[in-house]
Amino acid sequence: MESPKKLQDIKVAVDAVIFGYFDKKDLQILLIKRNIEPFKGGWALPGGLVLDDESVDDAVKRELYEEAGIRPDFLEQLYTFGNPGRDPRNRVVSVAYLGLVNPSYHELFADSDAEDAQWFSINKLPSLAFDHKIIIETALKRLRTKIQYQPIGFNLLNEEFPFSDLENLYKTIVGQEIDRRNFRKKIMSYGLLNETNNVKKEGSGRPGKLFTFNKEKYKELEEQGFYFEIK
Amino acid sequence: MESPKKLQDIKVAVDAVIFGYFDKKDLQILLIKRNIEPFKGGWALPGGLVLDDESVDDAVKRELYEEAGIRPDFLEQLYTFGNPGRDPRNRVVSVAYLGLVNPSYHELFADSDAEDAQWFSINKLPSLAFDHKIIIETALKRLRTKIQYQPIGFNLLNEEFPFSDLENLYKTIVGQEIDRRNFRKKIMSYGLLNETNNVKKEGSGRPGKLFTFNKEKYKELEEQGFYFEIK
DNA sequence: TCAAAAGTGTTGTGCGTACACCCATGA
DNA sequence: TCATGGGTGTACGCACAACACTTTTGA
Repeated sequence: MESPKKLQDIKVAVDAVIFGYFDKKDLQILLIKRNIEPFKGGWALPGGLVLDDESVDDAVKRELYEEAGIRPDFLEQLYTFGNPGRDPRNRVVSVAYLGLVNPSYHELFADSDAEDAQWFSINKLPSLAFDHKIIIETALKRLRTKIQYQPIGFNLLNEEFPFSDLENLYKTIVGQEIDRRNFRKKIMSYGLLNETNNVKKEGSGRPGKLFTFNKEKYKELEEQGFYFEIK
Repeated sequence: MESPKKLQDIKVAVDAVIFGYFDKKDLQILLIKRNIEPFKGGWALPGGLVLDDESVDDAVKRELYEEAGIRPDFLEQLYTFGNPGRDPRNRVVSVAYLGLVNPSYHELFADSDAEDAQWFSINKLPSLAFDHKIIIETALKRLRTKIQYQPIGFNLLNEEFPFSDLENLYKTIVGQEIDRRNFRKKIMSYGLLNETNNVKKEGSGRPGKLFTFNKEKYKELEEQGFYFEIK
């Protein structure tokens, strides 16, 4: 390992695919508008070069906060993209992350490197800088798989939420109908939800009870090697 | 992404955790003995710096071939380790890979960067350079999880193998007893094995039929979204 | 004929799936 | 009273788990 035969000229960057979910809408992805070259004026994933004295994990968190004012509720490494030619200027190896936030708790803003930060529906993405399209596809695939056996989806919901929000979220992410009764039975059987005494007020129809996610219970189940299959 | 505020001084490396399985033995990992500083004389994972004009995937393959004469049957990206302080000299971000080989088809040799290349039982590992212990633990965890739902284990076996080899392999990797009858029924029900007319000659006891792995069938099942649960 | 490993079936049960109607609320 | 969304039970079938004896071979 690391025999410096000749000088290496590769930069290390991070990129983040941040998913957000707005009630009753498509799944959204956070993009920033670049105001520097290359791809100036184009949309791209938030990210940037890793600093010499920070860990890769810290780099993503810093960039997300700097570029969009966001601190994700869930963030994990996705994959490292390192082909030559990804970036038209230098060779850049980028460590991509997958993150989830509840957009209603995060107001977007843009800093100096980015003119603008915005949510885009995954079904209406603009054309993207670098190989960011491929990164997003990878992230979506991972999210769809992962949400079926780990209840990470709760990170996308409000602190208190009606059961139907969870239902819609799953429908949105996996992109297919689910059986409401069976889904509810399954989730409930794990004891992952705490019932509150509150009910949803907005909207028409019968108000739904609000629930909170039981993190302690989840950790307990997770340690026992817990498999959470949907549908 | 990639705003060069100041000059970054980070190197990009690859490291590989290569598992090998010898009939009736523990699971093994390939290590090389370093003959350059730092950790000269110590054991480490095969790997090295990525060249400017090669992809990260190509870099691992090259290093594995150079350092140990091995071309793995299965190789996938594992995780990227990038904390400052991993390497005592420079900041190095390392993209780790997980690979499988059948050791009986690969003769090890050592090149100039490495005095020696050897298989070590995962239960008797020497002390290791850098953070390679953590990388190995990550790889083991992934292998144990992955082998339960993707039939990657076949890469560790001979072209033709008796059913008992597969049984032992699974027992070795997941580290627990499995029900022979149920395991066989399950594997057979997927039609992943082709029966040959040969039988195992060596050893005592009743000779076992030899099988080959049906790759075409596997690909077919994989496309249908196939889940392969053991035990 | 003994030791060693290969090969093989049945039964119970728990879990996932399919499926449709009533309830509470606001307009 | 109507429209809207929330809340709930049952029956069936299948797939998994538990379990032990017979067969083949070489020594």
